[in-house]
Amino acid sequence: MAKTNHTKYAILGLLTTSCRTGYQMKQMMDTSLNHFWKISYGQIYPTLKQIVEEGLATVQDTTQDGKPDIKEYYLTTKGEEELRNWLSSPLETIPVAKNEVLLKLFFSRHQNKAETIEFISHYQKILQERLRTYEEIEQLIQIHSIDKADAKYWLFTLDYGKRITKAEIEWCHATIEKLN
Amino acid sequence: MAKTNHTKYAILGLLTTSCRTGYQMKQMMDTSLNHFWKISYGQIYPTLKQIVEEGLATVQDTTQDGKPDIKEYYLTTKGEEELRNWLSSPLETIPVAKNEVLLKLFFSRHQNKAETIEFISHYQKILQERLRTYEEIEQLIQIHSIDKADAKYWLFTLDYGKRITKAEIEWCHATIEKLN
DNA sequence: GCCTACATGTAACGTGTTACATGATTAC
DNA sequence: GTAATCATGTAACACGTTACATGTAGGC
Repeated sequence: MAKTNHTKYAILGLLTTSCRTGYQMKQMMDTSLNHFWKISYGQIYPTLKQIVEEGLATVQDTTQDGKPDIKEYYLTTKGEEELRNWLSSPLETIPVAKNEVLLKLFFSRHQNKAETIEFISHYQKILQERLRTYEEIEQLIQIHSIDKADAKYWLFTLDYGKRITKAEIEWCHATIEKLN
Repeated sequence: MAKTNHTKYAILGLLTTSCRTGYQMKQMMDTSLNHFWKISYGQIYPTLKQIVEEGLATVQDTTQDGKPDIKEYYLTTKGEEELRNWLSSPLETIPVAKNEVLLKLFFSRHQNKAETIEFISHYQKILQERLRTYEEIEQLIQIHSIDKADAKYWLFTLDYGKRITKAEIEWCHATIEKLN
């Protein structure tokens, strides 16, 4: 089956940005990629080690003044190749995203209507907050990086987040209506 | 952190339907719940065992003629309670759905435009097929179970799938436009 | 002295998939 | 006889999170 290890490619990708250390990668994840990818230190450091072992990157110990020592990672030519290879490979199976909201709703006939409505209503509020967050990030990108062509792809992913979240909010609204 | 084991509740939920055996549950998953939940035998059987141990269900060996023996599971009162309890509990952390499409796109400036467009275009085709599948299922439900109130909640989840898929298709279209 | 941010790392655990093993029965 | 469907189950592995351990440096 040879499933590709996406985490490895996420890190390879981050090495093409200004991210040099595991710590920086975690920060980048938690901001820019947060709405579609997540990663913990428990994965980052072992994966970085593995990437070096495979010759896809090199490490360099660097002392900073005023800050602890860091390990800086740099993509090798082989690493760049590996990344491009992954980028141009077609999507494998579209993984089924597990959706807890729908799982609960599916069995909600065992609950009274008011509770179900409350449940969806609560979810709707979460979605509205999320939408605001996306819009804030979008504005920040547009203000700070007018010149950066890199931001273009970032905006694509944000646009996705916004569109899907809006569709979800509308679904919440329609479903509540149907329940009443 | 006491994270709830969703798989256990999925099975508890299935036991409120006509599903009595692990085999039936797998089939049900692969049809009705397929677009938002998935489960393998490697999870189903051990979880059923655990559910019985916890006193949430009982087992019964049944011989069928013309077919192999089966183990039929029935929810206990405690099991029903546990399910209702879960249904009325609020959503914990909204888990970040890992999105391979967005991950690739995020790093796509290292690829030529034509390839990126091809990639999104391919994804769009998958989505269109998916949408057709949803619509077919929807029609089947409406034809076969006009009387069944149970179908109502199933249709809610399908409506979700349709709306989100449509929004995704539109995003593909818009993104391809922007890339050109 | 203590808190925060920076920085790296591992061990234990939980979850989930895949591949394999086993066997009944029916239809061809 | 052999393929397909029905039916149950486990062991090995892959993946990911959490909690913990360790240490530097700056600001209060």
